[in-house]
Amino acid sequence: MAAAIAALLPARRRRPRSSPNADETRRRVVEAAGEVFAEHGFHAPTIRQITQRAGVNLAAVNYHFRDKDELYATVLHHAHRAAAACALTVNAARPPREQLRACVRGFLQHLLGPARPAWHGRLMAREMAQPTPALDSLVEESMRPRCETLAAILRALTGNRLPRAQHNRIGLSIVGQCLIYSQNRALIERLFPPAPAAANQVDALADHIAQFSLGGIAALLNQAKRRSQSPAITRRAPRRKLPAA
Amino acid sequence: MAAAIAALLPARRRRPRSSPNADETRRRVVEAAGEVFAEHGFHAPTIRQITQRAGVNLAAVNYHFRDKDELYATVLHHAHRAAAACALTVNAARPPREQLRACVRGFLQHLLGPARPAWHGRLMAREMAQPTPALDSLVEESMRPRCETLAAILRALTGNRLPRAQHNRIGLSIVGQCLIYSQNRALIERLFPPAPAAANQVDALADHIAQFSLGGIAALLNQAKRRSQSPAITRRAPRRKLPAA
DNA sequence: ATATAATTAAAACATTTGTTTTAATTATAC
DNA sequence: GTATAATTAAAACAAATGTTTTAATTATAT
Repeated sequence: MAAAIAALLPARRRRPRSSPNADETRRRVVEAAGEVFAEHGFHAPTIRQITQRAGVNLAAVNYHFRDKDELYATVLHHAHRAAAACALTVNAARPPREQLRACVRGFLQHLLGPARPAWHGRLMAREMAQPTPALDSLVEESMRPRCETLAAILRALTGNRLPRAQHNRIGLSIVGQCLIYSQNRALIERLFPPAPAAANQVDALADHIAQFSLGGIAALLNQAKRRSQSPAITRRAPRRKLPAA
Repeated sequence: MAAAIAALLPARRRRPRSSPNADETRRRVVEAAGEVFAEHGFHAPTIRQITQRAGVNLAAVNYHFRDKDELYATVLHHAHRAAAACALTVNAARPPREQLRACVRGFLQHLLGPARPAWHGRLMAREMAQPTPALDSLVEESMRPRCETLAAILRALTGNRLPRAQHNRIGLSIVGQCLIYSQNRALIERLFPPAPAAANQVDALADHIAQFSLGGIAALLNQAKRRSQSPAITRRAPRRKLPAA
């Protein structure tokens, strides 16, 4: 009878018990879908494109996954796990400047590869730029923890002497410097034809961003110190006004 | 006879001569399409959604524009012109630090509004993140000139003492800090619930980014100077290697 | 005022897309 | 080896979407 009921719900997987061969087609579908979702977003790619690229039958998506939405959710979940594995590369025993460099490098590595499934980072970057309902879980499971890591490094670097809002802005300044290379790849390739984000240049990029950001943080600390020394002026000190003529 | 030929090509605009009423529907379609393209990209929005939002008939898109593609191109062209008008806010007579701040503020204003048609900047940001064939004209007409402005400011700030590749990276660091607020709005709203990019905070954001970037540039200049003083070491000086145990 | 063109409105079309169904094949258990 | 379930393959479907067509309406020129 259970079989009869299952026959009435044909769009669902019949049994969690899966043959090794079935696992292989699932894997191929996820891989193909990941690549194309990362490249063109959720709407543009069609199921026919995906299944053709995976070399499986059209119905495989609706058989192994409920529908296109669940396939996308599954693909994004795979990217989650890869990201989590990547976040552990920061060694809290090193000096904060080194930690920042390692954190940036890990992020860039994840975004620009060549991590083995190269689409993981790009897919997450795209999801942030063009959110679907799946964004919430992405933020909570992957982005927030990584954000906490960065925030801790920043607190160590500033001695916690800056207000929270400023810490947040600094974090976004650092992340923004990384994301632009992933999210605006097409733009950069057109502006600077020999793409400066080639895979083997990830380390050079990380060095640049870390150095640039350390300088930025130092400037903000200096500014805060100057302000606290002349507390009457909350904005920047006005330059001497030259009398007209 | 010309009329007969026109009747055979019904998908084209019959005549460039347009009544004032027709101009109004064109305007409403462009406005509605701009908002929804900026929000959801090119593929997701349907012509029915757009025409309904504009309060015009479904066929208006294919009558006044050839098809969805040309409508998108037209919308993007409107955004171009608004961007060009916005790029003139930098006064070359001011000191470079001021120019940088003005440049950043103009860019942010364009991205985060509230410029009157608020979708202009967002649409361009989206086009860069998810390029269509229309990206090329966007880059050449809008981005490259703006980029040149920024590059000139940077050369003034560094005294042209850094290699070209490093100048490019600095420019991308600055632009990346701005773009993240537009391209990852959804992410930021989830991470920092009271959005720090509220419209009236554009000035504060521009101050932060300018200050941060000036500090970053100073750090890179320092680094270059240190390296040129000890030219044998091209990478950063290796720390003393501790012998094992 | 009337004729002609331009524009709008409504319905119809053709295609694409996600999904289901039905049949064929393969693996698994007894 | 046979029966049963799981998986794959192929075809069929239904809904949605971009586009056309045809008719109605409005503006413009003579």
